[in-house]
Amino acid sequence: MDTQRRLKEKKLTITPQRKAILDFLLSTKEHLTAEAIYFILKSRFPMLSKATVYNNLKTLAEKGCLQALHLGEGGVLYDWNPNDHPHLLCSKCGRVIDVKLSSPVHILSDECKIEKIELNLYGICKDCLEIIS
Amino acid sequence: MDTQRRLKEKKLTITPQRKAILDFLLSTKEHLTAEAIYFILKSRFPMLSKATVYNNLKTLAEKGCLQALHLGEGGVLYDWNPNDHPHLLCSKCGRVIDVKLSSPVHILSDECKIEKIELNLYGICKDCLEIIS
DNA sequence: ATACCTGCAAAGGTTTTGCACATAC
DNA sequence: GTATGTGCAAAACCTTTGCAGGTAT
Repeated sequence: MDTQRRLKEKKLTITPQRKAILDFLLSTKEHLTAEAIYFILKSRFPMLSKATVYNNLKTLAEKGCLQALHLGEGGVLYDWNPNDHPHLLCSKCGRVIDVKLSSPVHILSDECKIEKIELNLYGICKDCLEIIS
Repeated sequence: MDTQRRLKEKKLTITPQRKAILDFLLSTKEHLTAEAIYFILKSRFPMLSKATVYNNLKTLAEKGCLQALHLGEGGVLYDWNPNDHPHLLCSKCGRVIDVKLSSPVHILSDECKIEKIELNLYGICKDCLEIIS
């Protein structure tokens, strides 16, 4: 029942659609477009509307229940994890995955006030590197 | 004549439209959408087509003559500088500007091969901070 | 009771495409 | 001379909005 808590904490009303969206993202942990999320959930909840998916993902991201990612040309992706962390877009398999960096990064600037950091890497993921070698 | 060299180096044919787009971006150094670039250039070259601007910006970014930025909801922005460098999207004025970090960042991962690094910051820019205080 | 959410379809905005003509090399 | 680029309009795509009815608290 983690999803219920997430929603309550942010003072969002709990609806079956919202729960379904959050539950699904929490369970897959993949980074997906609104379209993909809609397509998959539609098969489980045939009544589900595309607009509801789009609107909820936007709301959930704005309230910090999840995170919107902007990397590459593929449109917005949604990530169950609302906290800043690096992502890699693999040019071989096209997936967006979480990456662990060898050492923590400290980003500071005296020119501006930083509220959020998006670190997008482009390259080749572990799995694809192993296939090549 | 720097634009000519940029195009030749990447083996792109030189057309007046391409030169105009590159010249303009080099001169303003701002980060603009295809739409904004089209709007401004249209006043100088009334024959210019919107599709030509979109197609050329895409080609030029792919070949590394300039850089496409993906941050925030505002669609793709183009940057005359094709090299990786941090950007800030200011939540007050809405501009995307270059930022200088207090110390250089070293990003390394043994999980993947990194080819390009996009560092997008969200917060408040210098100018807006001064206005507030 | 009321504020908020849903589904649907339509609208809105952005980017790409097809094609005939023109241009660069 | 050939491959590539251009302008135009249409198409494709993605996301938001308006509205009438329904649901959560």
